[in-house]
Amino acid sequence: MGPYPNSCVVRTPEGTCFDLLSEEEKKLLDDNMVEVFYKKGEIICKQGSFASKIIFLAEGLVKVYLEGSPKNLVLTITPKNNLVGLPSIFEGNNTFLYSVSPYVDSWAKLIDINVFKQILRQNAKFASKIIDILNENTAQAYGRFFCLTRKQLHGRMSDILMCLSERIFKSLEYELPLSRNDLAELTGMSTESVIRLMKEFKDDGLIEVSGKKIRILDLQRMRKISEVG
Amino acid sequence: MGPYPNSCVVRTPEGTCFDLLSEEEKKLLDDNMVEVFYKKGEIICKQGSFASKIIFLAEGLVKVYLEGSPKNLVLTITPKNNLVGLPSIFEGNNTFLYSVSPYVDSWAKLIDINVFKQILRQNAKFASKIIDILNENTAQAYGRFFCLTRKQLHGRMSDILMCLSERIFKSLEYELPLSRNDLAELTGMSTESVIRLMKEFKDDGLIEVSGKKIRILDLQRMRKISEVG
DNA sequence: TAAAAATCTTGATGCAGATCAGTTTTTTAT
DNA sequence: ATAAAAAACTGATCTGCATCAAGATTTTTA
Repeated sequence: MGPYPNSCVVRTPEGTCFDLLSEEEKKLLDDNMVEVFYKKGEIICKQGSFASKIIFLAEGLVKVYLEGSPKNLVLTITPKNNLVGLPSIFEGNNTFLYSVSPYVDSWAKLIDINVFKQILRQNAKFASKIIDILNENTAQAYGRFFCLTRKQLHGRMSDILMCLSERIFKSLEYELPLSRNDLAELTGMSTESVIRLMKEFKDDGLIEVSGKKIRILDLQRMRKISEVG
Repeated sequence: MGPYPNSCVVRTPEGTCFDLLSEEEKKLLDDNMVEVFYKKGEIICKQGSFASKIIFLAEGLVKVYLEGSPKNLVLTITPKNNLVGLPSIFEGNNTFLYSVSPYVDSWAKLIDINVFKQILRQNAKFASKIIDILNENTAQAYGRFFCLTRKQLHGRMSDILMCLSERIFKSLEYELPLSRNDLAELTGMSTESVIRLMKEFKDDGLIEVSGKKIRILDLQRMRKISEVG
C-alpha cells in the first residue's frame, strides 16, 4: 500500500500562531472576536453560507464535512486549540466550503474574516505560519484521500481506530463520543459495515469493545491491516 | 448530488503572484532558479524524496499524483503558468507529498525552497497571495474528494470530460494527450471501465470520439449526469 | 416508569464495477 | 517495410460492499 504517514483524519493543534502577532494586532483580533457555545449536533457553520468568520475552537471536538445525501463526507476531525475554516478565505470565494458541527459540547471563538485577512496582509511571519498550517492540513487531506479511494473496509477501519487513539485520546483505550453512524461517515462505509468490522476486529482479538469504550489490543496487527489496505 | 462547483481536477493559472515582489526579491528569485526541460513520462519530482525546490511550470501539462500500486491517484492536473509543490513546504516536513510527471513535453522553473520561504517570511502581500492560491487548491481538492468517493462511474467520467473541455482546452472539441489508462487513474476506475463508458457516452450521443479527438455534443445532459452522480 | 425514539445488530439479497483472459488496433523500433 | 511492443477494446466472471428488512438494545422524553 505504500508509506502514507497521514491517512489520519485528525488535525493536530497548531499551538502558537497567535504569538507572532504584535500587541496591537492581538487587540484588534480581540476586539473583533466573539466567543460562542455550541451544543453537540448543532451547526457551527454551514457549507455554502456566507463565510464572515474564522473559527478558533477553544474547547471541544468538531467534524468538518461536506454535505451529501444520503451521507456526509467527513474531511477532518478537529480537536480544541485549532483553527477551522481557513481554506474558505481565498479571494473570489466568500462561502464556506464545508459544514462544521461539534461531536460534543464546544466553545468557539469567531474572528471577523476581514480583520483576519488584514492581519495576514501586514504580518508576513504570521502569514507564513498560516501557510504552514494550511499545508499540513493539505498533507493530511491527501493521505485521507488516498485512504478513502484506495483502501478497502478493513484498512479504513483500522486507520480510524488507530488515528483516534494516537491523535485525539493519546491512549490505547478511549471512550468514543461518536456513534456507529458517525464512524460510517468518517470511513466512507455503511453503518452496517462499521458494525460488522468492529465485531470482526473484536473476535480476532485486535480490539476490545464494551459499549462506547474501545481498547486497542494488537497495534502491530492493526498497522499491518492498515498497510495492506 | 448537491452543488459542488469544483469536482474538477484542473488548477487554474494563478497569474501574477510574482508581481507582488520587489525588484530585489525578483532578482533573488532569479538567481536561485534553474529552468529544466522534461520529456513526457519523466518524473519532475518524486513522492517521498527531499523537497528542495518549488516548481513553476512555464510550459506544458503535468499530473500531480500519489503513488499507489497497482494504480496511482491523480490529485490534480496542472497546466502552464502554475506553481506546483507548494503544499510540500510546511515546517517539519521536507519531502514531497506527491509525485509530478508531465503528460507532454514541459518546461519547469525550479526555485530554491529556502529562498522561497525567506521571501514568504518577509513579504506579507506575497504570502497572502500564496494563501489564496493554496486555498483555491484545497477547495478543488475537496470537490474532487467528494467526486471520487461519492459519485459513481458515470458521474466521474462526465466530470472529467467536461473539466478538460472547460479548464484546459477551452473548447468543446479537443485532442487528448492522455491515454485511457491516464483517464483511469484520473477518475479512479479501471481502464476497462473508462473504455466501456466512453463507448456508452458515444453511443448515447453525448460525445463524439475519433482517435485522440473528443468532442462534447450534449453538454446539458453531461451536466445532468455529473449532478446525479 | 412507561412509551417512544434512536441507535445498534444480524442475516439475506443484489449489483456496480473490478478482474481476468483474450483479440484487435495503433504506435514504436529496426 | 516489417516486426515487436504498447495501447485499445470486448465479453465472461467474480466479489466487496451497499442495501434491505427485521429485530434487539439503549437512550430520551413525557
